[in-house]
Amino acid sequence: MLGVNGLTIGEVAKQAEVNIETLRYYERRGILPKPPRSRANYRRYPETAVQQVRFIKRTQRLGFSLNEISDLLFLRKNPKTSRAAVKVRAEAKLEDIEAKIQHLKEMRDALAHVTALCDGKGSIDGCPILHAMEGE
Amino acid sequence: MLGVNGLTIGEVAKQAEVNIETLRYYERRGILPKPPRSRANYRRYPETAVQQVRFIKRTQRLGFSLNEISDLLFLRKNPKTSRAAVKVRAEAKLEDIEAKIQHLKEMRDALAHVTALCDGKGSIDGCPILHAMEGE
DNA sequence: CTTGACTCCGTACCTGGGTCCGGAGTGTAT
DNA sequence: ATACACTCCGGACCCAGGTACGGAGTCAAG
Repeated sequence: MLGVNGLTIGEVAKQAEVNIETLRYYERRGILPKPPRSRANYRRYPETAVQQVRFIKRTQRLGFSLNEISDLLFLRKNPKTSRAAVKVRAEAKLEDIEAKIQHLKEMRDALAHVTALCDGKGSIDGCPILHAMEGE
Repeated sequence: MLGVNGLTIGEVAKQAEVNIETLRYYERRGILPKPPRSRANYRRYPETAVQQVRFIKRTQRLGFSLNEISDLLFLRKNPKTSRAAVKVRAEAKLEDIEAKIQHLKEMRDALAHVTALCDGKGSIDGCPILHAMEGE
C-alpha cells in the first residue's frame, strides 16, 4: 500500500545511503522539497528524490556547504539564471579550497620544521618541540 | 592594588591577544591553570600566564586541538615523559594534516574538472556543472 | 489480534572553540 | 561620592551538519 506510489522515507534513506533523520533535516532546511503525504501522513517520495539526495551528497563532497547547495538549487529552479552564475560559484569554491590547502601546507611546514628539531631521545625536559612551541 | 602582584584577567587577555572569555574558557577546560584569587575573588595571574596562553595559541596554529594541547601539557607536567612521546604526537599530527591536504586536493581536482566543462555561456538549462553534479 | 518494523513529531543533544548576556560586586579617578 | 571601567558567575547562544529520544500512530504478516 505504502510503496505503491512513492517511496517511504526509509526506502529513500537506504537507496541514497543516508540516515532517515538526515532526510527530515534536509526537508526542514528547505534543501529537499516536501513530499506529498499518504492518508496516514507518511511521506511518499517520488523516485527522483533519491537522485536529489545523491546530488546533495555529491556536491557536499565537492566542498559546498548545505547553504551553498541551497543557493545552487535555487539558481537551478530559476530558468532565467545564466550558466555563468553557477560557474562563478564553482570558481569561488575552488579558490576557497585552494586557500585551505595553502593554509594547511603552511601548518604542515611549520610543524615539520619543529618536529625535525627532535631526535626523540631523552626526557621531556628541554624537549626541542615543546621549546619551539613556547618560544617566539 | 590589583596589578601590584599578579595580572588581572583583562591584562592577560590584552597581552596574549585573546578575549577575556577565552581565558575563562581555557580555565574551565583545565587547559590553563586556575590562578590564585584576590580578596575580592579576582583572578591574579602570574606573569607566566601570558606565555602559557601564547603557547596554546601557537600550538593551535600548528594544527592541534585543545584536547591535544591538554594532552601535551599533561605530558610536560610529568618529568618521566620521554621526548619520544612528544615526537610521536607531532608526527601523528603531521600525518593528519597531510591527509587533510590530500582530501582537499581530491576535492579541488574533482571540482576543477567539473568547472572546466562549462564555458559560462547560455542559460542554466543544461548547465554542464550542475549536470555533472547530478549524474554519476 | 498481536507482534515487530516502520513512521510521525518536536526537541534535545553532539563536537569544537569559543562568545555573549545580565545582574551584582569592586576598583579607581576625579 | 559618584561615575565609569573592570570583574565575577552560570548559562545561553553561535556555527555546521547532523543524530538521538520518546511517545504515539500505522502497516503487514502470521
